[in-house]
Amino acid sequence: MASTTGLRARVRAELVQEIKQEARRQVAEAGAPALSLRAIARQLGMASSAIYRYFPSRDQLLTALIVDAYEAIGAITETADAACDRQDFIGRWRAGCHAVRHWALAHPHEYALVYGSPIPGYHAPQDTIGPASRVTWVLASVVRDAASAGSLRNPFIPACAPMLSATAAAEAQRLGPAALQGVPDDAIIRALVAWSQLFGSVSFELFGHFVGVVENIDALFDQAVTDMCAFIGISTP
Amino acid sequence: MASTTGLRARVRAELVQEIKQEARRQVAEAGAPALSLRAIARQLGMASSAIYRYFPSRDQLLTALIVDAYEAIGAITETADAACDRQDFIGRWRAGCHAVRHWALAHPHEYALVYGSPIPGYHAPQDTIGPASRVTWVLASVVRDAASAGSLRNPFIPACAPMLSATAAAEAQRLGPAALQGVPDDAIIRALVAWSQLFGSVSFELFGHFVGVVENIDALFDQAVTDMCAFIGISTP
DNA sequence: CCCAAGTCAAGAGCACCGCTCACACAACAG
DNA sequence: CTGTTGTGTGAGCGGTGCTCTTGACTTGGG
Repeated sequence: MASTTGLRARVRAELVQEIKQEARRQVAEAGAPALSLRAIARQLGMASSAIYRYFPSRDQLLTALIVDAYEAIGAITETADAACDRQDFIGRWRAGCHAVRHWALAHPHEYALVYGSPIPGYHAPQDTIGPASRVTWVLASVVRDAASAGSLRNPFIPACAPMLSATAAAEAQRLGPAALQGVPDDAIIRALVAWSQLFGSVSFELFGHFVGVVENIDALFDQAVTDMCAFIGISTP
Repeated sequence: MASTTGLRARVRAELVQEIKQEARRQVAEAGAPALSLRAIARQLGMASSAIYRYFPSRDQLLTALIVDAYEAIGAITETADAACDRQDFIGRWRAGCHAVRHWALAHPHEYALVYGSPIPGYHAPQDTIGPASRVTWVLASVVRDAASAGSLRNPFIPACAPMLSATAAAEAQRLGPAALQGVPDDAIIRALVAWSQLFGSVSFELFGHFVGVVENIDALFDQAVTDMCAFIGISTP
């Protein structure tokens, strides 16, 4: 009897997947602004109005794609981290960063969808924040594990102001239980800086801001990752 | 007689300005995707087709706005730097970074136009790279001045690989005559890292990636600027 | 078994978009 | 004054997201 209700539901789920797949293809080919519900319907051999049975609006379709992209880059980063020796904190940090960049280079338009400018007016639906935090979580856990293993050596950079330190502690608390437990406040700050540096350089590369400035982006990125690793204070026993 | 030829030309220049102003208003209000030539024409009380006498396409109008935005943020950063004591390298770096962020927060959509995802398919007209480099130039000159004044202390971070060092030298050469003369190769690399970190954090803030993660963005940004200043090795005599 | 209820695709249509083109008119050059 | 050139107009083409009505179909209870 589950199959009776499931017949309709399954065909529906399949069609939702087909629509998303075609939409992803269009976005990958010409970017998010070029995504057209009518073109999807044309490709799938159905009336344009039929799409609205599955996605109430173009924005909702885009939101679904955004969630998928977050999941994809999150999964890639997680597996890259999982492939490393748990105690090799530098290796884990580097693997995570390179995974992010590799995925971004392979899926530039989907990256832009997620880390580029927000598309319509403003939208930050709640259902995107979960998937969005997967990459952040991987990097945070590297820092946390390094701290708890005593491999977060004292930084060379002067410690941050007490006021900022307090807010850092509050933020670490908010991130969840034991997310950054045992990590010094100033290391949290530096990890946040490294986090934004990572996506800043990837965005610069993808969006063309390195053109005419940096030639060997591969080497620069690798050096940046290494430097930021030292900047945070991550070491490997 | 300048006025005879100027009658047509002047009215044309004025109209170009009016169109750009209205376009900027629309972009500031609802973002680049919402910019509509027909709406501009409606607002200016003219036929939509008349716009094409002044801008051959919507993309060309957007390009003009992009150039203006680059000039604006470049000018702001330059004046912020110029207001500092020439020998206060830390102060100059901090002033430049804060100027960038302040302009971005005041003009979020224009910032997205310039540092967000490229809008249509791909376009990077040559006439944008000049204005685009003004901010970069300010920050680079701070590093250069610090180096030539002996205020670029030896960094705590291990030097970069020789291969990367060579490309850094080549890149410094390409940037122009004496742009980064006397700056050690690894300091150039670190300045590039700090550069991408700056825009990475501003983009994260504007595009909502700090939501639910960082509460006190003001304090974090200030600390990040200070940290990256030390990361490069800039000191003040 | 049959018929009401629910689901779905289709098509027409609305308002908007970027862009083109033929045409009328005004400003200029000679 | 004459011809050329620049400029505004309106119609029109093909496209978009989205809505609504209509008719066909599936589903499930009486």
